[in-house]
Amino acid sequence: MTPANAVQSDRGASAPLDFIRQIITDDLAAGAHTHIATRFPPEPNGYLHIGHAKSICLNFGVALEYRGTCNLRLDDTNPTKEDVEYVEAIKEDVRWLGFTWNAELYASDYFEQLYGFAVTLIQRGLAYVDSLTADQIREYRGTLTQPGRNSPYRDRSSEESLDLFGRMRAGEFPDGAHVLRAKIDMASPNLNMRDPALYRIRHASHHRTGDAWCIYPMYDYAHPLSDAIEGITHSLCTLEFEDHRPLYDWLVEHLIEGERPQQIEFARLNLNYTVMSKRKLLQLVQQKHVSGWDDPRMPTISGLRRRGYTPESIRGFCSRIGMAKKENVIDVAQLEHSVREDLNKRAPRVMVVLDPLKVVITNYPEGQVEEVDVINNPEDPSAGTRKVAFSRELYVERDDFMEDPPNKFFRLAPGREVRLRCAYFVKCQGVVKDASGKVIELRCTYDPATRGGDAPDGRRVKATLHWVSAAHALPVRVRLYDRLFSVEDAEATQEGQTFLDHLNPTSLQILTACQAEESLREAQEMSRYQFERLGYFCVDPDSRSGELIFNRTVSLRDTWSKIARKNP
RNA sequence: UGGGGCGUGGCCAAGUGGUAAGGCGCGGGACUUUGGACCCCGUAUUCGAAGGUUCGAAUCCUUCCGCCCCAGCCA
Repeated sequence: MTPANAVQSDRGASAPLDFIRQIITDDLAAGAHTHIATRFPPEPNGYLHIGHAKSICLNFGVALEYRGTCNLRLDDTNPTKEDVEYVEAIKEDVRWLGFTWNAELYASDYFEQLYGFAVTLIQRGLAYVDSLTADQIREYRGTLTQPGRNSPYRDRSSEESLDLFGRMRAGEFPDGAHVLRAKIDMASPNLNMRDPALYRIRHASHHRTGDAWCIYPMYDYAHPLSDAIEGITHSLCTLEFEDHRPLYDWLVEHLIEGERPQQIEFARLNLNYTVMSKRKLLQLVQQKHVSGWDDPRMPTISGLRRRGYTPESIRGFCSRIGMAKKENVIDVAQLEHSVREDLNKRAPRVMVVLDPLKVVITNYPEGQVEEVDVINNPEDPSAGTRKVAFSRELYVERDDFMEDPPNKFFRLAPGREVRLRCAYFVKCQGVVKDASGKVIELRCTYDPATRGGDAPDGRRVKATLHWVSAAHALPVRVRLYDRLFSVEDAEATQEGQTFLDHLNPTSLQILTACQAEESLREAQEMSRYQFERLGYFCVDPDSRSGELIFNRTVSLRDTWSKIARKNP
C-alpha cells in the first residue's frame, strides 16, 4: 500500500485543468499569491462519505500539485450536533485515503479571535445585538419576493450592543434571548444579506471547549474568518454556498487586511442507488437499517473501506469524475469500475466455491491427493504460483452445471467436458439426484493426460471452472452486497413515502456454506482477494479464528449473466 | 414571482470563434487455462430552443425554455 506521504496527484499530467485549477493557475500567474493554501473543513457531526472524498481529493490534490498546503479544519461551531467520535473517524478516513494535512485545526481554536472580530464589527456599527425571537426574525426577514423590515433593535447604539454581547458571552441570557446580527441590508434580494445572524446563545458544552462558551458563531461568520486566519487562498466549497459568497466577501473585506481568501464553489457528488445526505445516513444508522456507519453498503468512506475498496480506487474515481459546476449524478458503475481496475492489478487470485455442488471423479484413485500449481495473478507474473490440493471429491459452483443447458451455456452439462482451472479436463458422465429431483452430485471422469489444464492432443474446451478439493476445503461465510436502494434516485418519493421505502430488501445476502481453498486459512483481516470468476472479496473484521467472513467488494464483469438475461 | 447558478451522447466531462477530446456504460469483434483482464471497432452532422453577427458559432449577441439552490438562532 502506498505510504500516505508518498501520495502524488492522481490527475494525469496531461489532463486538462478543471475550472478551479484554471483559476488557481491564473492567480499564480498574475502574482496574486506566492503560496497556495486550501483546507478541508468537515463538520464533525457524522462520518465522511464518498462526496467528501471528492472534496478531499480536490483540496489536498490542489495543495500537492501546486506545492501548497492543505489544513484539516474541523468546523465545530455547533456543539449540539458534534462529537469527538466523529472527529476521530474523520481523521482516520482522511489518513486512510492517503492524505497528510498541514495542520489539524478547529474552528473552535478561533473562538476568542472570532469574538474579537465581532466586537470590532459592533464598534464600527456593522453589527448589532437583536432581541427579537427566532419567529419574529423570520417574519421580519421577508420572503423571496418581498423585502424584509428592519428589526426595532437595529439602531441600538454600539455601546448597548457591546454591553449586551458581553453579557451574552457571560451567560446572563437564556438560549434564544438575543442574537448578534450583521447590519447589512434587509431589502437585499439575497436573503443571506438580510442582516444574517453571526452569533447565537447555546448553553451547551462543546466537545473541545467544554463550558468556556455559551455563545457560538454561525458557519457563515466563522468560515471566512477562519479561512483568513489560516491564510487560506482558495476556499473550495459546494454550490449551495454560492449565495453566501457576498457575505463571505463582506466579512473578509471589513475585517481582514492584506491577502484575502477567495471562495469558489463546485458541484457536489451524487451517486445513483444511494443517498448522500448526512441526515439520511444518520437515520439509516440510528434506525438500524444498516449495521453502522461502516456497513459495507454505506457510501461512507468507512463503509467503502470495509467493503474492500482501496484508497487508490477512490482517488482514481474522484479524478475520473471530473470537477465542474453542473449538478451531476454519477453512475455507481463508475465507482465499481475504479475498484475493479485497481484490484485486478494487485489482488491475488484464489478459488472459492460459493454454492457448492459435489463432484466425484470416478476414475481418480480413491485416497489419492496431488498438488497442482495454480497461478496467483495472471496480471502479475512476479506473484508466482501456489500449490492447491486436488483429489477424487471436489466442489464446483452449482451455477456452473446445467442438466439441460441453453445454447450459449459453455459450462458443465451431461456429456460435456470442461477444464478445472490449472488441474484437469473433466467430463460429466452422470448426475445424482435426491428424492425431490434436485441435483446433489455429479459423476465425472478426468483425463490424466491433461494435468495442468492442457490437452496434449490439442483438443479444446469452452469453459474453465474454479473448484475446491472437498477433503481440503475450508468452510467460510460470504456476505454478498448489492445496492442499498432499489431505485436510482432514492430521494425521489411519492406522497406518503420516504427514501426508506426504496431500501433494497436483498442488499445483503449471507452465504454460510461456502468452501474455500486451504491457502485462505491464514488470510488476514481486511486482505483482499479475487475469487476466480466471481469477484473481489475482503476479509471482514467480524472474522474469528476458525471462521472467516468475506465481504464481496464487487463482482467481476459477467458477460454470461448478460447473455442469460437477454435469452431467458 | 426576487436573487444566485447550471444546460455538450444513457452517465460524467473537455472545448474559451476555425469545423465535437477522453472516461464509464452499451453494442460488435479478436484473444483467452477466470464468459475476468488486455486489444481492436462502433456509439452527438451536433452542443436546451429559436433568431442574429460572422467566410466560419458549442463558443459572441438577443429572446425564450428547462433544471438546481436560497426565506435555520444548521453546515
